[in-house]
Amino acid sequence: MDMNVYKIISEKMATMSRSQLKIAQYILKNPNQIPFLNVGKLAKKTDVSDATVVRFVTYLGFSGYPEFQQHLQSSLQQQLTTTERLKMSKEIYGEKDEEIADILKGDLDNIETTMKNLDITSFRQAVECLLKARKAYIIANRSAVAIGTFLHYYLGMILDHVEMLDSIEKDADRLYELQKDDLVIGISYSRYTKSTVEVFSYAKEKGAMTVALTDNLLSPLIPHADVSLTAASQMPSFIDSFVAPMSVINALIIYTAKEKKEGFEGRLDALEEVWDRFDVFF
Amino acid sequence: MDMNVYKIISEKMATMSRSQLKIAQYILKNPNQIPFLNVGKLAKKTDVSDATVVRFVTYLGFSGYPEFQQHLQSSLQQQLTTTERLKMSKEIYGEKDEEIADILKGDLDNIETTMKNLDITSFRQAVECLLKARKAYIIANRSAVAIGTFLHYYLGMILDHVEMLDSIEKDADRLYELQKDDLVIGISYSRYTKSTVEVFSYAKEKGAMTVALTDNLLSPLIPHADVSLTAASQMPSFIDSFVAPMSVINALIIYTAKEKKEGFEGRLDALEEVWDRFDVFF
DNA sequence: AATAACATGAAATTTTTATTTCGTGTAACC
DNA sequence: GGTTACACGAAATAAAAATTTCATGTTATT
Repeated sequence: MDMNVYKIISEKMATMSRSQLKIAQYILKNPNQIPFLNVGKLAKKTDVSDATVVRFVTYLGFSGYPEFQQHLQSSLQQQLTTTERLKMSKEIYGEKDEEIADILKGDLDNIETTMKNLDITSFRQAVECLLKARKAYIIANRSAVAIGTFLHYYLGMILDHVEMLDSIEKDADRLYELQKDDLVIGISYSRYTKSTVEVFSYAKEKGAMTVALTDNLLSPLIPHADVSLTAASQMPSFIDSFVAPMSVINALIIYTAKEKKEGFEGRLDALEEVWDRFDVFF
Repeated sequence: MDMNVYKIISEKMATMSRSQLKIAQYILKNPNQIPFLNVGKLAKKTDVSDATVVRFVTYLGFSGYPEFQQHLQSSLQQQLTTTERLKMSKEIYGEKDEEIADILKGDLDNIETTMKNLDITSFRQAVECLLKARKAYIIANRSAVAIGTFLHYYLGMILDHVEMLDSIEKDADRLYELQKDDLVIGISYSRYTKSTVEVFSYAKEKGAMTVALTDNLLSPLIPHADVSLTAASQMPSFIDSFVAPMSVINALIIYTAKEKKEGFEGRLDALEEVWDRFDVFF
């Protein structure tokens, strides 16, 4: 039974009584609020009696309020999970090529999911930590090295003293220098690399600030993180997608640059000169 | 009272009992489902008793299940309005949060654009080249090193002889060995790095096959490319977004692995053994 | 192995929520 | 103006959901 409640309501509005109209209008104006309201609350909001609300939903064709609410809730969940799966897919790509499109679509979903779950407060805190840290270390291993490198590259333009640690052996001595006002950014994704987790937790022990970028709150980095950022990485294959984390990193870099303001333009100009001097660009 | 329920849960997970852990994990894995579940439903889903669920939420610090649910529901509503905002785009809402969201939104657009413009035939050719090449070299510089590294990491799992060149000085001698049945993958984005272009064109001169991954068909890589893949990278800032190229690389890796078929499973198994032997994962 | 401390589920109880009943008020129709 | 039909809310009732109790099982400790 795939009926759209809101559509039903608007169609039946023509034949509604005064109180029913009040309810109908309220529902259509606040669609995202209704799934969470019970009879009493909705009655109060629309200034009618409980009885009228119940009569209203049976009038719409539901067996009772719970069934009505169920419908609203599931359609809201639908809205939450299905990215409005783009019309393209089958039109543009043939059967066989769909796989390719599916991968890109999967990444669209990853970004959307990430957008929905991104905790703005944590994000802000992460930026703040970056700005006030004496030194910032980025820890990433294996495939995550790629996005770690990217973060390192651009943060290095904005701030002094950003370093990348991608192997304990090589970087053990630098770890030793960790101080309380240092920041450690750990990046690790499912099949979490052991050494990343260990270094990260060591950093926390030593009293450094820790920011985790990982796939979800069950990640082993989380318990050691002062600030946690999650970005989805699901792929229907053997690899993890770093698309969404990469996007979050974009945001981190840009936001940090903006907050830094003074000084950053100067740095860019200086860089520009160097690039020019060494004829870097085509 | 701006507490993040999910964060609270993940923080308290360390000290939870077996059943409580079951509940916590279920919640963290299905965050968008919980706001709609009542005690009984959640109990059933997590296969514990109602009583345990109630104890769980009071343990988290709520006065009871309704309060807990209330919190989840309102934070879900928050999410809804946040994404709503994004869809509306330029509304003058929370000026600063908007910026963060705009960046992710920009990346969504990048992927969409890329999907629309991706040439499937070229994509196939690229995979074919990879499979039949004697050796494959990946050339990337500066920020593009990040995605080059990623490509290198996974291609190395699938194929022998994939190498990464990220500085002429270091890798000049290897270039000298280039043969006709070698493949060179060049990755370069606007403000194209000169050396990438030069090495790429040199490779072409030497008769190697060339695949370019770049932002558009005006890129200086294109004239030297046998196969060109384009992926959008626009950002409203000083950095290039590598999100869409990254997604194309995901597709490239997965597709290549699929085409390779025989042998690849074996390789994965072997890798698995090595990882196990060295206790790589958490 | 005995004990203590704790965690758990089934069932009882309490609280909240949904539904029905019933009397009153209002508007349409004769 | 009287009658009828309908809508409505307050209160009663029914149903469902949340919470507590209690007996039992489990785990850690001595």
